[in-house]
Amino acid sequence: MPQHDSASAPLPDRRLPAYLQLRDALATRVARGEWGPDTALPSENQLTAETGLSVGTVRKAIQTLVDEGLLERRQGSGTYLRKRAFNASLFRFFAVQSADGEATIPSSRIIARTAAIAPAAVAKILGTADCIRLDRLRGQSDALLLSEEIWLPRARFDGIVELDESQFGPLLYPLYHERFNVFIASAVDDVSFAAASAKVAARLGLAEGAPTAVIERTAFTVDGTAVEWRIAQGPAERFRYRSRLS
Amino acid sequence: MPQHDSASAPLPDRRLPAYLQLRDALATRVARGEWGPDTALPSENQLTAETGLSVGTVRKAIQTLVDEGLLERRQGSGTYLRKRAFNASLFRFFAVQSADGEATIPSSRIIARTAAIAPAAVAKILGTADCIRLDRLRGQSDALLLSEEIWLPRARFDGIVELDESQFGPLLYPLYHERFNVFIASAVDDVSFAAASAKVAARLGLAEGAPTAVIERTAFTVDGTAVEWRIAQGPAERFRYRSRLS
DNA sequence: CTCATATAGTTCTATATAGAACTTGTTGAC
DNA sequence: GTCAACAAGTTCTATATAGAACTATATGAG
Repeated sequence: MPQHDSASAPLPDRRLPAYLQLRDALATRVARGEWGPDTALPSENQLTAETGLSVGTVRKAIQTLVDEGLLERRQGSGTYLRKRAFNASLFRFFAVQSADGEATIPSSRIIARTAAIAPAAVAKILGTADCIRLDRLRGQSDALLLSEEIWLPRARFDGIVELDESQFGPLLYPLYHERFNVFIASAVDDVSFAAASAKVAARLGLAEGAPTAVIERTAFTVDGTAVEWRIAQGPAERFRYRSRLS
Repeated sequence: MPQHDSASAPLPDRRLPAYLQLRDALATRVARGEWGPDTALPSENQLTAETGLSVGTVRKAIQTLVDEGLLERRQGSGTYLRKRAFNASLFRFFAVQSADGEATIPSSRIIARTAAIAPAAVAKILGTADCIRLDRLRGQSDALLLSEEIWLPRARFDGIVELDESQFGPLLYPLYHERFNVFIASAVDDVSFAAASAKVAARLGLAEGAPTAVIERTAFTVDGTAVEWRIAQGPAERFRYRSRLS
C-alpha cells in the first residue's frame, strides 16, 4: 500500500453523515500533528463557526473521537489529545518485584540503531522494506526482563539513528510524536510462547531453550497505517497479562 | 460482601444526572432478566412516556449502555441485549489446526460436577465459600486443548449439579442466562505461563512439567458482582492471544 | 403462492436553545 | 504577598422538534 505524504488531505466522503465527516477531518488534523499534547483543540463554539454545523453535531463528532480513545475532554477547560495509557503497558505485563510494589518503569537501554532491510513479513506490515532497526534491553542489570527488536519505516523516522542518546527516554511514543510528528493511536499485541534462541538467551542471561513469553506489537496512526512493528521477549515465569473483556 | 436478593431494587442516586439514573435503572432491569436475548427493550418513545424525560436524554442513557457493551441497537427494529462475543473467546486463544481454518468451537466435555468448599482465594472473589465446582475438558480426544476448573456460587446456581447433561452446550454463558437468570456482562482474564502439574499433564496428555498457558478468568454481572471464577490450562505451543489496545 | 406496495414503528441525523457545572485567569481588598 | 471575588470561556445536561433512514408486518394484485 503506497504511503501518501501528509500534505495530501483526503476528501471527506459526502455520503457520510456530517458528524462523521467532521470526525474524519479532525482525525487527520490530529494525525498531522496540528495540536501538541497540551494545547487545546478548537472549542465547540469555534468549530460550529468554522463548519456551520450546530453544536449538537459538533459535540457528536468529538464524542466519537473520545470513544475511540483519541481525544479527552476536560470540563471547563477544553478538548485535548489523550495521553496514551499503553505507553507503559508492554512493560506492565511483567511482574516487577520492586520492594515498594510500585509499577515503576525500569531503565531501558538502546543497544543498537541501524538502517536495515526489513524481513518480508515486517516489510509487508509497514509497507516498505526500507527501515530502521532498534534493539533495546529493559530491566535492571541483575534482572533483565525484556529484549526488544523494533522496526520503523525510514521515511517517517529519518534521523533517529543519528539522534543523541540523551533524547531517548524510557518510552518511545512521546519521542515519535515530538521529534517525528508520528502520533500512535492504537496497537495490536500478539502474545505467544517460545523457547529462547541462543541470541535472546544470551541477552537476557537465560539458558538457551528457556521458556519465554513473546509479544509482537504493531502500532498504528489515527488513519490506520502501521508505523511500528516490534517483537519483545522475556522470561515466561515473570510474565503476567491482564485483559478486560466486555 | 453480602448478596442481595434480586428483588431488592437499588434506589437511584438523585444527585446523579437523569440520564445516568435511567442508565442504572435499565442496567438493573437487564440484570434481573426482564428481557430475553431476542426480545426488544422498550422503545425510546415508550421510555420517554414512562420516565417523563425527553428523547435526547433517553437516547443518551441507552447509548451509554451500548458503549459499555451491554446493549445493541438495530435501526428500524429496536434495542436488544448484546450477544456476548467473548463466549468463545477463551477458546479462540488456542490456534486450532482445523483443515478449513475455521474458528470452530471444539467439543467440550464436563467430567465432574460437585458442590464443594471453594479455596480461600476463590471464596473471596465470589463472596462465598459455598460453591459448585465444574471440571471440563475441551478439544478432540486426540488433541486436548484445555483443562478447565470452574467455580460458581451455589446460591445462584443451585440445581446445576443435577441438571441433565444434554442441557450443557459447548458454551456456558447462554446456559447461565436461560436457566439461572445470570447474565454475564464483563470479564477479566489473567494470562500467565506455568509448568503442568501431574494432574493437568495427565488430563491433557502432556508430560509433567511441560509448559502450559494459564488463563484465570473472573466473570461479572452488570452490577459488578463476580459470579464465576475459572482457571483454564493448555499446551503453551498452541497458545496465541491477540489484544487490541487503544 | 409470489411479489410489490403501503404502513406503522423504530432508530438515526440535525438543528436550536437554555442554563448548570467547572476551569482558568484577572482584579481588587486587605 | 495572600486570599476572595469576579468574569470569561469551556464542557455538560436537558429539552423540544423535524425529518430521514431503516425494519417488519400487513395488505392486495396477479
